This record gives sequence, structure tokens and C-alpha cells, in this order.
Amino acid sequence: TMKAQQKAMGLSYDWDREFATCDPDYYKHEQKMFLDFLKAGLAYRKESWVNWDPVENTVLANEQVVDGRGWRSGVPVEKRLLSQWNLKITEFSDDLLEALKGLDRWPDKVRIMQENWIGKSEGARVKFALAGRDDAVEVFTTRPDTLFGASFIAIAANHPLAHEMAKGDPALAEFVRECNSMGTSEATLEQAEKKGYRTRLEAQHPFDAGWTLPVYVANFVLMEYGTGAIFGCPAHDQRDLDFARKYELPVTAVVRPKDSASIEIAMDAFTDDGIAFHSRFLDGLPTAQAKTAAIDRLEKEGTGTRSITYRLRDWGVSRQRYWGCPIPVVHCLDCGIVPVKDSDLPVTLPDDVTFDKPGNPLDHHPTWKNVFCPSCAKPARRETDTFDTFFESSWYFARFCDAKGETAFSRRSVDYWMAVDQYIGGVEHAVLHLLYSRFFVRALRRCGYIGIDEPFAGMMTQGMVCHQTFRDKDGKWLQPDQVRKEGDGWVKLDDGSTVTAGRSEKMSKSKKNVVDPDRIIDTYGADTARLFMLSDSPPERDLEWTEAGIDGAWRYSQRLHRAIVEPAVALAAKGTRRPNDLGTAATEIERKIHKTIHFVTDDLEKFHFNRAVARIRELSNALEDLEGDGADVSWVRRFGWETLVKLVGPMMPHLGESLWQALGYAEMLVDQSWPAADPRLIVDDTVTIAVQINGKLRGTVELPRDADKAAAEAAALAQVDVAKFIDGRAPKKVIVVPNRIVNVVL
RNA sequence: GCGGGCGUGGUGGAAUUGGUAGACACGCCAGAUUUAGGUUCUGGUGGCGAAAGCCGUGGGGGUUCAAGUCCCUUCGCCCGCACCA
Repeated sequence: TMKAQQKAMGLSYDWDREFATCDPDYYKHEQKMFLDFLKAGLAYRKESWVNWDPVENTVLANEQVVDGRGWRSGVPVEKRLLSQWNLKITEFSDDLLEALKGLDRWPDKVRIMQENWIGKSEGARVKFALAGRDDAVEVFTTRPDTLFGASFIAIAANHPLAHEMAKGDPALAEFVRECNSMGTSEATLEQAEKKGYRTRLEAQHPFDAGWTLPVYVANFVLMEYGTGAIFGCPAHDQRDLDFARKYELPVTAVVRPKDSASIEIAMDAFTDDGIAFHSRFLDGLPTAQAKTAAIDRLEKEGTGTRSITYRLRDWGVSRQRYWGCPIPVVHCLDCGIVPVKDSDLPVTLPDDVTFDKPGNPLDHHPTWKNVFCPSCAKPARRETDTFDTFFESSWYFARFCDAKGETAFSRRSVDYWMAVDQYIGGVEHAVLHLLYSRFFVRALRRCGYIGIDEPFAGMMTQGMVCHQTFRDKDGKWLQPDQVRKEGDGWVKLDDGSTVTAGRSEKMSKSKKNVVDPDRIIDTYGADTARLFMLSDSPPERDLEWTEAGIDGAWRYSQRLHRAIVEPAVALAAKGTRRPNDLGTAATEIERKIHKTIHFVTDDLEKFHFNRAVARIRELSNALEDLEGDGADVSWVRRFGWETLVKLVGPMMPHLGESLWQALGYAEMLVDQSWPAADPRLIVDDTVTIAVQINGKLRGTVELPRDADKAAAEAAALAQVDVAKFIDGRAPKKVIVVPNRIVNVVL
């Protein structure tokens, strides 16, 4: 039915290339890809933390963890380590970052988000030897220049040292457990109150073995980033400062602003660059040089190294769910992990699964997971995890190049068709889907599948369709067609009870603020809906679906029909030649037609559809106002309407064809070439110039285009309103911007 | 908490990218034709003011001859934060 609706809306897809990603004919190819990634070292297994619901005995998505509790069971979730499949996106961190520069048809905001997501940081790894032991704790820092301001070391709750210390310290063990009860999402971790636990460990400062720092386990240090440990410099990092104030740790400023000799730190850390002080051999150095000098010394003394860290983490693709593509490997007690043989692909999902138990149905299935090892033929266990569904969406665009092929796609067709000229999607995909797809293209290229290096050449982020929401007196959501406006409020259609009108939100089934496309098409027709959607708001912004808006579009389509179909006989016959002499009115309209072609073409190329519609309506207003029936007017009227029909064609294709026919053509409008604007006719001979006095508009003057500055100034000063305002005073200065503005400064 | 974005009349939105704020619509007001219309047509419509004029792009400050546009700051809303897909 969605397909039928799309066809009814007049969307021109090539349905021959349709496929479904849940079809084994599709996912068998990604099983092969995965095995190739495995061979190339781009897929590997790693222990990672997941949200575990101890009652349901199942892994929970972050979304399913509400206030630290499982959404069904209501019990606190635990973090648990699970062995999971990962794809090595970090292998391409630098390439993914650098190549963003070449994506010049992507919105800046998406490129910035990806840049920040990859998060390249240059700095140092520094070893702090542990007093009384022969090992060290290694930290990553971007501010080695502030080492002399260090006042503590903080390690993640799941840092090996934390686990080791917890064994002999029940209170620490409890603290670690508490940190692990928080769930895995970064938002939760960062919003939680910053807490620490002081271990018995003392770390020695790398530049002064006699100076020791306390080692804390802290809930805000991420094991996934850097080394899972930091050194705290409260004076120059806000989070460290908050921590230091809470646990009464020393705050020593070691960077001062360029223009002052010292700095007082109260509750705000000084995080800008400046000049190092109280820092022994770094004293007097500007931040950049101090960083270099500190790292040089660390390297010389063997206590640290120059290092680059990325925020980007490898992509965990294992999911413990039934609906997904099975991961094609077998676990054998003797051989370990063994890939399924190519000849045994695809590994398909069993049809006879039950959902009566929580957890992964594949794991509960009595027989599916029992197989023989492809290598030694002994009984073995099939992998029961399936792929993250982002896996499917990371290469589907390549499949479109060759949708029915026996292989995933032919390299030739992908290299020919790709990259996608124009990709469209919501901003919510800015980092995950779009980055995974960029990674996939790189991984496939490395495995010899394709030769291209980016999936999407042009990118546009589109808004969502929104609609007002309604609730009845019991707070239940109501559909827009169940309510009626009454006075200033709303009432329910069937019993007249009061309805609360809520704000406009993204259309969703749960809030019932959806409008059925079939009903729109039945009532107004596809073209009206298309025109409304194009004219209402720019595509990057959310579209507010309103009855009033549809009505406006519907009236315009009626108006166009009336303007062209009925008086068609009155329009000059098609193919009439342009008279050599056009009167004033005809000349002006002819220019307007060419300007409209020019601007509409430009607007469409830039996806400024709402502006294009406004231009078209302006032209049709002008054509309707055109009076007279001389040869020139008749010709320009015909030329105008005919051009307008061509311009409106892509927006309202069905009406367009019917109008085209009414204009006397047997051929299809869709086969006509796009009109071309005559560059000589898109500029006017005269321009209106604004005259300001002290920046305020006081009048306008008409001048020939490109009049010289002196002439513009003279005309401006002579303008009656302006002259009245100046009242004989001598201007201090006159600024003339040709063809734009004259500003008189008194 | 961090990253990104948005904020302009009663409403959706324009504004040549620092140069006449409010194009084009919706709505509203007045009038005309019909008068069964949710039809069509004409005129008006940012606010205050009788007018001259003054004010006006979430709030505050700044740069500039000139700011919706640039800078600083602040408020509100939206998106993302790696297991929602």
C-alpha cells in the first residue's frame, strides 16, 4: 500500500531495482562481506559492556533503560561484559576525518558533527609510576603543559587497577558496583553526579618522583577513551576543578593569561591558552610550545610519548535478537572461531522460533545452533548473535546499482553509478548511519569489492512532517479527523466533549497525529499535496501539515486550470512568432517571464522549492493582471502561460500534462526541454536605489543600471524627502553602493 | 553533561549572504458578485500614532556609515550521544 501511495503521488522510482534487506537473497551477500572483513582483519571479537536486565535475563538497548532500570522489569540494570563482534572503523579514523574536506556538497553541520564524533586529539600518554610497586598507571592528556598543576589521578571503574584494588577493599568494590549499575549510555554517565573513591594507591609525578598524587576511581572516566585514566589538573579543566572542590584537593594554577602575571581560580577553571608559570622548566612558554617541551622531556626520560587519540570507537555489530542477519561463524571447542564455508551460505534464520522466553530466540532454539565444525567436523555451536541493522543500511545503495545480480553487485556497475549524486535523510543520521556507510565503502574497497572512496557525493538533511496533536479529557491521543474546531477550542466530533490541543510534533502512530495520504489524494489530488509540501517550508526544516495549507494549494491548482483551460482558445495559437515590437506592458512581462525561468531554475537546483513556488505564483499573478489583446500582448500571454506550465511541471506533473494538452500539444510535457532564460532579459535597465540618512531609509530613487557614484549621490541628495530631511546641512560623508544604496551621514 | 542546529507579523515562511525587513501564501478586515456555499473578484493588513514620525527579526551588550545577517553573552526549543533503527 505504501508502494501504491508512492505511485499515486507520482514519484518516479525505478521499481525494477526494488529489494528487501530482510530477504536472504540480500543478506547472504553481507555474510560473505563479513567473512571477507574477518579475513582482512577488519572484524574481530572483543569483550564489551552491555546493559543486562537480571530479571528478564536479556540485553537491553540504551533506550530500554529508564532511570537506570529495565523498562519492563523495573529492576536496576547491571553492566555486564559480553564477547561481541566488532568492525574496525577506527582503522580508518584519520581517512574518515580527512576526506570530510572533500565532501563539499554536504551540509557543514553534518561535517562538523562527524569531525567532533571522530574527535581527533593530539597529546601525550604519560606514565605515573605507582609508589611501592613496580608498575605504573598510564594516562592520556591533551594538556601535558599543565602537568605541574596535577593534583590527582582518576581511573575508570573498570580499569584493571580498580578491579585489582577492589579485591582487598569492600567499599571500593561497592563503589565499582555502583558505577556499573548506571547503564552504558554516555549521556547518562556524563549527567550523573561526579563521584570518586580514593584508593590506597599513590602515583609519582613523572617530573618529580618525590611528589605523589592520590589515585581515585571516578565515575566520569571512560574506559573506552584514551587509556581509561586521566591526571586531574583542577585549575585548567572544569570537570577536574569540580572534582577537586568536592574532595578538597589542591588547586594549583600553572597557566596564566598572556597579559597578567598570575591568575586566581575560584569556581571557574582557566582553560584558554596562555603562558606557563610555576612549572619549572616550562616557565614563560606559551601553551603550544610548553606542550612540545613537556612531551620532549617525557620522551627523553622514558615516561611518556607523543600520542594521538580518537574519540571514535569500533562498531559493535552483535545483537542478541532474532530479526537480523545471522553472523556466519561457528564456535568449535577445538578450532575456536571458524567461518561458515562459502558454499554453505546463506545462513538463514529458522522459521520455527518461539518468543515465550525473554532473550534471544536463536539461542533458545532446540536445534538451529547445533552444527558440525566446518574445519574438524566435530559437534560445534553456531553463532546466535545477529547483525546490527545498520549493517544492512551501510551498503544498500551499492545494491541498487545491480539489484538483481548473483553477487552483491558488480564492481563495474558500482564504480560507474556511485557515488550517490544526491542523498537525502534526516539529521539524526549525521553520525551513525552516514559514518558507518563511509566506513563500509572503505572496508569494501580494501577487500577488492569496489574502487570508489565515498558513498554520497551530495547530501541534504530533510526535516520531518509534523502535525498538531490532540488529547481527550482522559489524556488519550486523538486523530486529527476525530476533532473539530469550536470557537477558540477543540471538541470531539462524536460526543462534543472538550479536547486539549497540544503542540505540533513529528507525525507518529503513537500520538495519532497522522494524516492518511490516501485520504489527501482522494480529497485534493496528488498534485495539491505535492504543491503544498513544496511551498510550505524549505525541505531542511520540519513541515507543518495543516488543512489551511492544503486548501491554499488546492485553490491555486483550480486557479491555474481556470486561467489556462477555459480561455485556451483566447490565447494566441501555439507557435506564433514574437512580434518585433512589444509595447511597454508586453516588454515588462517578457522580462518577468525570463526572470522567473532564471530564478526558478536556480531555486530548484538549490532545493529552495518554496521560493520557486513563490516565483511561479508571482508570474501567474502578473499574467492574470495582463490586459489587452494586441498582437504583442497576445503573444506574450501565450508565451507566459506556456512557460509557466513547463516550470510547474515537476511540481504538479498530472495537472501539468493536462494543461499542456489544453495548450494544444499532443506530445507529453515531461518530454519537453526545460525553458532557458535569455540573459539579456533578466536584468532591468533601471534600478531602485534606497536612500538612507544615518542608516535609516528616507526615500528611494530610480536610476539607470550601473549609474556612476557621483550621479547616484546627486540624485539621492536631490530626492524630495531626503532633501527635506537634510534641510541644507552639509553631509559628513556619503556612502554609495552601486545599484543598491546611498547612505548620507550627517 | 557534551556535540550540532533553530528562534523573523496572528500563521507558514522571504530577504540578492553586511545594503529598502516581512516576497509568496494562509488567516483576518472591508466591499462586490452570487446569495446554498468551505465559490470567485477588488482593496487593506508588522506594532504604536490623527499625522509627522517612532519602534520592530527570542533577551542583553558590542563592531560598522549600515546588522535578521558578524562578534560576545543569555534564554527557549529540537536533533544526536555509539544496543531505537
